[in-house]
Amino acid sequence: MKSYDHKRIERKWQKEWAKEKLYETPDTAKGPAAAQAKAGKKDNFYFLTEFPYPSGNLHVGHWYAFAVPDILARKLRMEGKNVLYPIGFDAFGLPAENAAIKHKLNPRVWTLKNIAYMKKQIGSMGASFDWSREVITCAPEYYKWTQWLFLQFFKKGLAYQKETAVNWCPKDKTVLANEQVVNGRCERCDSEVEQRNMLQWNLKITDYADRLIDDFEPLDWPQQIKESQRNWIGRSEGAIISFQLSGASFQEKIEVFTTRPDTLFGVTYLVLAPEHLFVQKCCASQTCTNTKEIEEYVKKAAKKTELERIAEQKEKTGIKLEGVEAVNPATGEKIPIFIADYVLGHYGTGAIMAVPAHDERDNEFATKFGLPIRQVIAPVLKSTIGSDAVRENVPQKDRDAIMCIVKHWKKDEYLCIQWKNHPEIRSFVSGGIEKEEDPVEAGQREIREETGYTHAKFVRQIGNFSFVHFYHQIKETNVLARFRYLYFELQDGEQVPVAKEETDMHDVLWKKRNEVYDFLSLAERDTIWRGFEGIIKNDAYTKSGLLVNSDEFDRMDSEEAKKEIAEKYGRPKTTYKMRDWVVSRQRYWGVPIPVIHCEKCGAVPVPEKELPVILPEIDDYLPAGDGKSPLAKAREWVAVECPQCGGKAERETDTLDTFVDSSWYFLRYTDPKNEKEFAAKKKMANWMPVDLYSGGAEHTTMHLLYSRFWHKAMYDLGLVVDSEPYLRRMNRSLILGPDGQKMSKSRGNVVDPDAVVANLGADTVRMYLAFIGPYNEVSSYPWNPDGVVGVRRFLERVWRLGQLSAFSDQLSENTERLLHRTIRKVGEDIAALKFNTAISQLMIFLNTVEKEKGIGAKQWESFLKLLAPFAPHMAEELWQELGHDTSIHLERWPEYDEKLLRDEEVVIVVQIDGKARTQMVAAPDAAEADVRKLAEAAAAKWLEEREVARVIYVPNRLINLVLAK
RNA sequence: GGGCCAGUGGCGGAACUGGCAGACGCGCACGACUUAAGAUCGUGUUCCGCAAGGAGUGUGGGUUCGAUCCCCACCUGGCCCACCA
Repeated sequence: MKSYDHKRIERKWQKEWAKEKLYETPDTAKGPAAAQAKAGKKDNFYFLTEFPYPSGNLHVGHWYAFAVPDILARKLRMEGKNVLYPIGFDAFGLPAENAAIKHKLNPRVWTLKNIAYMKKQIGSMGASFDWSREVITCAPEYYKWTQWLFLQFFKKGLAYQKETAVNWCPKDKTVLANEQVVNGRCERCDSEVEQRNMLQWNLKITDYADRLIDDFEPLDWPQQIKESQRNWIGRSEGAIISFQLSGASFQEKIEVFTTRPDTLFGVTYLVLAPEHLFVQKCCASQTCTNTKEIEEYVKKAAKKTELERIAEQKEKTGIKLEGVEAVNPATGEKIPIFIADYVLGHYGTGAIMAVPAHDERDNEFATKFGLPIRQVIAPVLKSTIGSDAVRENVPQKDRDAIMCIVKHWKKDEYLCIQWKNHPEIRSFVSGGIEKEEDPVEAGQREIREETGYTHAKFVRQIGNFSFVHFYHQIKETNVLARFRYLYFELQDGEQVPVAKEETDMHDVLWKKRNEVYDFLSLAERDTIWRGFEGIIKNDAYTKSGLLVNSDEFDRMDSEEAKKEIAEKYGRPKTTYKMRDWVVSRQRYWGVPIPVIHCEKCGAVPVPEKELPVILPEIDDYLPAGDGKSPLAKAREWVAVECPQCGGKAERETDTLDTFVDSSWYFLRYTDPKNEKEFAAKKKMANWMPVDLYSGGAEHTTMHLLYSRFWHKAMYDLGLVVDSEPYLRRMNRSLILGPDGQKMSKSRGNVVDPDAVVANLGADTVRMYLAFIGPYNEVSSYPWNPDGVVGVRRFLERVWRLGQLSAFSDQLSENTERLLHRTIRKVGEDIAALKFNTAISQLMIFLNTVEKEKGIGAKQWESFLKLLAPFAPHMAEELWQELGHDTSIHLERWPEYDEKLLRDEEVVIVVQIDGKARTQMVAAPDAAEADVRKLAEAAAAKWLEEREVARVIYVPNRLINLVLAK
């Protein structure tokens, strides 16, 4: 008996497959399977996985990313699809440059060496990649087209230069990518990172914000990614409102963006971002009397490092612009203007109207600077008490009302009211305000009428307005009462007699302070009593409600008021959190931006025939420290003639963000060798859009968003025919170290796949990773060294079974049924990306075969075909040992027989009152009456002659006998 | 602070999306083979109980004949974003 020598087998077949060009994917036209089949061709399926960065060494994550989806690719092929499963390298980027600086290496040499090594490693997976379509982004044949595409965008106005804030490391004298800034510090030298404004190339992704949100709907993407992208784009509907100035020597309006125009009457000041143009104007014209302090604040804010901003987040700072005021357009009031760095210059208009009563940040600022806080939105509290709950089809009345907390003249006790016919209504003295009546007088009147006490001294108002919506028992109407909460202290116990109709209606009780809360009906507890006790701070109320203190808009719903006030005092406006995509990198190892700067003509595109602009060789990759890319040091390369006027000009020295390279690589796979175009339309049509895109969750709001934008821009330019590049996306999980932590060198928990493969074989590693948990889920699984051994054991048992000299001819009926069930389950589970349960089914099958001590030759072949996508080398070897001279991977996926899926008899669970008590055997799809009879017999022990009141029968599964009470 | 997701044995996970909770694998225990260890094979393995039986899917409540699954409240953990007006 031959032992399972994975090394020999895997090496042998990897060589053989490469020689046979087994995985080269021919171009055939994409079309419905039926039409393709007629033409004798296979239907196309584009299965894309994110291409790797050539870091130089394969980790377990790469295996997880490439070897596991390979299972699906192989199965789709066996089902008759023509599957494009390509790979390449995302070869530009920082690590190459860092290695170059650190070890004095050439980044190209470093990168190409890594690629060569990684190709070998990837080869050891036995993945069915079509290497003839390999794409490497740092190859001039590729980046020529990256440059060409960039120029198309430039000509369309989609790429433009703009002063943009960048991260600057003062010690390394270089611009840092966001990923290089860790907690506000430089990743390399740990100095605090500064914000600097520099001229940067941007792409107008914001023009596509709406389409990026709206076109998502029909796509089969995880809801979660859609949600994240929507969130990232951050569309918010609001209004622009203009504020006139008062006291300025120049005519100017300040425009603010707000999502809450309904709170306009509550605006008590304005806040500008420190970098707002108006601030500069004010200072320049000496309009403000405190110019010096303002300039100081602006300077300080600009110099603030990311670190300080994070640290200071809680404490608001700001300064008033003295000598100038704005006018609230709704109230006509003059209001002060502040600058503060809690307002961002780049969002909205860089200025806000502050509504401290209804915005937490404004509230905090106003509290600190002693600014007025005016309530304009009041919550509506619905009474939930039975007799008091709002009723339908009842007229409604609006009222103004007061509720009074009344303290005893000597003791710490409070006047409470309990209704006689509805004892669940337990409250304070309350009542309506008569026309023209003063609220305090109304309170004193109600106290006198309800309790007889005459000397109640008004102390203060508690909290804010709130509306209470309830059903009025006596008037038989719903009442929407606007409540004010007043606090009185009795001066003495003097009382007048109380009218009989009052004493008939409710009891008057004195309650000790600590009894009040428990006594009160629900609404009162929170609105007044907790406010009175100071438990609730006067926080901003940020939800919707009805307007108060807002003139003609009083009592209007805040949602409706948003529209009406925006219309009357401003104009609607939509803003986005997302900003344009800064693609400039002051880096060597990237695609040179193909632009020439001419003094006369400005930024001029490099003529098409001169593409690619080849990245020049230089000696020293350290940046010069002037904020320019190291490319600036290649003087001869920089100096060129202007393509337009022939005058003196200079090349752009920034390179492109690597996310640009990866925004279109999947198009190149369809036509990787084309020298005339980035890809021929006909070739793209064979494959695009991508049927399934597999990758990591970390790209949700980066690569996936960028490439969707890029594709849409190409679509608008007529370069591609689909407006979305990927039909379906799956995010894979994450593999952790054996300790359950993220694998990292510093933790020392890194699993080296090469070592495991050498020891246990590629088939084992592939299969273990597939078995570890569901693939298509945002989850993470620790690599368990014992678990891998378990899969190896399984494969060895398969191997041993394969070494049987003869397969039995006598088919076991049981095995045959199980085989067909296995065919179905494995097929369905692979399609659903549940490789783990597919493998468990293969194991169940093997367990049974071993117990039955035998398997038919045909059954064995079917089993090998099912195993082939998971363990391609072993399946191929065992297949060949059966005497086949063509690859198992060219075989058709087995089909199952519906008839054999049905059992001859089924086990039915018998429940009594929903509890499983016993089980019984019945014919499939047996009639309820028959099953019931059997069940009653089987469960006689539990029935104890009690009546069966109800029967719930789930065919082939369960019968539940519900007994009479 | 905001958004999204998850919580099931000692561990990874399974359960046709309302129908026997714990498939499959790991680990563990016992047994066989072995001078021994390992490998392999067999049996068992949610908890309490000798058993009959009972409890049990983060906690508390609800809907239902029946809830890991649906609804409400809470607790815990993870990921992303974060002064976005």
